[in-house]
Amino acid sequence: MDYQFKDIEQKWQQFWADNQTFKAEDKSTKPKYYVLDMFPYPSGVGLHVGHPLGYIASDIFARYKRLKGFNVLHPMGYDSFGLPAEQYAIQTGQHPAVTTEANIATYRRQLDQIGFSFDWSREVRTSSPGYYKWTQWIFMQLFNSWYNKSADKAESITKLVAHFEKNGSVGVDAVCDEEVAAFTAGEWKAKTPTEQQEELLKYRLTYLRESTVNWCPALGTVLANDEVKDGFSERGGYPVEQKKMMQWSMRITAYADRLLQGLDTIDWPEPLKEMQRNWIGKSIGASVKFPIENQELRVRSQEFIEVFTTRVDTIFGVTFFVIAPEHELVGELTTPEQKGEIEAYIAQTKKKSELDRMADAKTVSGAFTGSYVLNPLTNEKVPVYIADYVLAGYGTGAVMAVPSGDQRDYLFAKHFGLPIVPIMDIQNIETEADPTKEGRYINSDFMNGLTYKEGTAAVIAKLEEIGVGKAKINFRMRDAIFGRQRYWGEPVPVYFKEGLPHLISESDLPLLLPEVDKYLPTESGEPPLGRAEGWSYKSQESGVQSQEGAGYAYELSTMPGWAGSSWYWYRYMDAHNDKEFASKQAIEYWKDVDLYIGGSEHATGHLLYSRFWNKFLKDIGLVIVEEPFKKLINQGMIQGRSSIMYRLQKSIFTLAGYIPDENPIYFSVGLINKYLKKENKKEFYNLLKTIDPIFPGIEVAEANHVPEFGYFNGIHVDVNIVDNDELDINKFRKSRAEYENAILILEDGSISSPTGGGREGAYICGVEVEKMSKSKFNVVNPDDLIARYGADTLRMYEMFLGPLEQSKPWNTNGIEGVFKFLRKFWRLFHNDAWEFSVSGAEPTKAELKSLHKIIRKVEEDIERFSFNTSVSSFMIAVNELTDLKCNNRQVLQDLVITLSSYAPHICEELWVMLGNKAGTLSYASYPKYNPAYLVEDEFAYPVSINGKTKMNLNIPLSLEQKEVEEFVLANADVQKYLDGKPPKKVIVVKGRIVNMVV
RNA sequence: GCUCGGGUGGUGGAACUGGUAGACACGCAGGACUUAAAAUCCUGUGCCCGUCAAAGGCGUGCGGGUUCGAUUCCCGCCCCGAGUACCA
Repeated sequence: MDYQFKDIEQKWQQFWADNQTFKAEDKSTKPKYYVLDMFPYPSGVGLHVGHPLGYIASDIFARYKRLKGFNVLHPMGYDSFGLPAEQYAIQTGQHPAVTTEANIATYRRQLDQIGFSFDWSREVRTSSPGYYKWTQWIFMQLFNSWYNKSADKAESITKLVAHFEKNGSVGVDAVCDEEVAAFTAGEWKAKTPTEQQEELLKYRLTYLRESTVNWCPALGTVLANDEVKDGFSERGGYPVEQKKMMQWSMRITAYADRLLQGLDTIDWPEPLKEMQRNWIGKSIGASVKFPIENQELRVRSQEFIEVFTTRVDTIFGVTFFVIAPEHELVGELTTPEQKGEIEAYIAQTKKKSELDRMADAKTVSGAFTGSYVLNPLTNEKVPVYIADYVLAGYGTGAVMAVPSGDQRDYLFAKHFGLPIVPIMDIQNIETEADPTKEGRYINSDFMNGLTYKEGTAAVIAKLEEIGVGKAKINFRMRDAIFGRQRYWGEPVPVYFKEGLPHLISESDLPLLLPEVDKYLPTESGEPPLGRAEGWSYKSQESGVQSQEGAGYAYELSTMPGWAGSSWYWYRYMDAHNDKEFASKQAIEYWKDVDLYIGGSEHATGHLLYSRFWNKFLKDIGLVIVEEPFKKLINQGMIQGRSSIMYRLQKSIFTLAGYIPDENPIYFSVGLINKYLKKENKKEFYNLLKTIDPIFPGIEVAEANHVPEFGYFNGIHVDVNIVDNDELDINKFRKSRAEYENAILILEDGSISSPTGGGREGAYICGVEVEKMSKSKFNVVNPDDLIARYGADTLRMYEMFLGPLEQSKPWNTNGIEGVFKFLRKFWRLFHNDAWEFSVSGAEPTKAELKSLHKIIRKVEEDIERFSFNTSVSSFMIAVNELTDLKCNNRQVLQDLVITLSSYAPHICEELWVMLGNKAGTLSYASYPKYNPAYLVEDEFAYPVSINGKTKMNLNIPLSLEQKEVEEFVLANADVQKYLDGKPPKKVIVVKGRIVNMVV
């Protein structure tokens, strides 16, 4: 029988499901290997052809590792809480759980069709109570922990309380809020429980605090920094504003340094690591206190303004001081004379949006407050300005300005006529600032003559000595906002008593998402959970008293999208455990993810939060590893490849007073380029005239106009009716009413008219690469391709497209080649009458050579994630074996195993036809490569003269360098090139090349 | 601006540590089979100059360098993509 991919693929997908072929063992003598794909969000539109790219690669890898004798964990599940389902719910009133369920069903059907070897028995969904119970539980662990800097790890809050009871706040080195109080043990004990809780909240790793947040009014929720791009929400693109709100946050900043250092220990793509480094944004520098000059002000507010600087060595070059317009001291520092100016400036900056402010980066603006601070080392008066180039959110919101070394300060100084003092002997500051660290200091008092290294050390020592500064490390990363004012997320397991948050009892987990009448905020502006009736905390547990029987109010925010995905890889290890988030044994066996494949868009979101939670879980002894994802690969983005048709503008006919709305005219792409040239102008108008008879009324103005681009409108046409850029004209006419009577000017200049008259050529579409989306008619659906060519072809073609990491436009041209390959492969096992036929003879030398070449190649390729080159090599192997007329059972059986991770269905079928037991292929042994079969006794040496190859000579490989040289020189053709003269030099690389210099 | 990728035929791409550039596939051209088309099979296919051919020249973004030999290493520049951006 010919290759019947449909029957074969259905049959084996069913078999794998029925027999749970890919169920991973929790106990095994085999070494473990954990292959994970990034958690998909099941969106309503289903998969397009770009989505499975990474899944196919990881599946090939997983299948390969099974053949190599590993116990492979390769799970899949759904990150099923999220905004889109909720937006849809708001529009339609359908419960997000219902639409999510339907979307998951679509996803599952599409995934199953591709033949992945997932262990579906471990499927998880973040929105199922059995899962989010543990997300809530981890939240509780975070709430009950604080970060002890001396131990450099998270510890239980009870340990902190014990310390307070014994020693007060002395000796506590914690990552905590800025305004923590200092107290003695006695003072601590004297506090009321509420006061104590209030204080402890400042230490907890997840905490409630009034903070400035990204508020997105259109979505009705706050967003984390990584969910905001250029002042707009990443999902939906709605404007985002800054707002002060009481919010749950995660103290990720406690882990900033460990998150940074950990990057050096993991095998991730460099750009991804770089993105995380930038996001964390560690700066090493110093903080310096500048005393406020006005004595009176010092009494009323504080005595100093503190700055953070990475160039404390330039402190003698400070000629002015700038604070952010939002800085808390602006009001106090502004003198009556300057009040008008300052207020005008603040009003002006407030009007500017975040975006304007960024776009405006080059224009210098600011205003003088009228006040001064004192340089702590010179006691010189330094004027204080406000300017929006200083950000309130970074450092202390104040900078010491050194115009000689910093370009922004330089421009500011020029603009306001402030002095610019050089502090390095080799500094050149004529036209711009010079931030050099070379040379020796000048104008710098005790630092004069020192180098950068010496100077920095000296100035920090001096500042510390007089108590106005110290070395300091600053991070750009902020604590992550953890609450969302939305419905479709995990409820926060917290209730409020006397205005303070308390955890619900662990035995009351999961705290179920309540039903609401609408998925919108309440009339009073509370999140949607505020609509849930009778939703309050009344615990049977002894510790929690209910309040006059009514119960305590729950937290109404839900958790953000990244909560559920920050630990999910552990759940796969033990997906059905209802006692723990995963058992100790499971975690000890599976440890970490060996290979993680996914997109780079998660660089500063999921991948950072996951590392953070993992480190925390390790600190409290629940997991073993410091880093959860040992090796990570980014698959490239698959872009859309749009097909464009070129419609002739109506205007060319309006010139002649006629508008042919009924019969739009489209030009093939080659003609556009042709007719844009002046010399083809006549031909263009003549061509239009030949269309003329169809519309008796038309008169084409043979104007003086040379055709230009504006004459043609580019129109997107559905790529599914275009094959190799050629339009399927019949399908095109049927696709839409407006196309039915279109006139197509074909590539060769002939015309396809609606009446079907006189066509010869083809209509060729133009091409544009852009995002794959419905509106561009360039979405290619894997279902269609599978129906036409089968999953094995799709899998191999997606890999054949190019290196996994590279982004590229999807192009279905060429999929035929892969399909033909599989058919050719199938034919190796069959005779001319398509009957299964293999021979039991001893394999020939040539057959073994082909086989062992591919065995080695595929092994090497998979280990370095070069899947595209394997596909080519398979083609070469099958071509060779076809030429050898090979139908040798032994050879073909090994080939089946080798190919089975790429094209599993066809291989399973052939495996059984070869007489093996169904279902055993997945756990067969990858054939062992034997180099002996590849040994050659001759090699066709390329013989080159001055590096240019002239000919090839077959020379036995047994010959040594000297002998090869003699062999070559003895050759008559070689002598012809040498013109009888001896070469200056002969280079012989054994088994590679012969090169002669003349 | 900074950081990280990447520039190879008509197209996707290959070339392991410096050693025959363009494997494999698509497309295209020609041929076979067919009444015809599709499918299939065979042959050719980097560019230029040659009547076919032989022979030659040029070729991995551009300009240099190292080397017997460079897509690969070094220096300078150009272009494309991604990320990031007043971060003190």
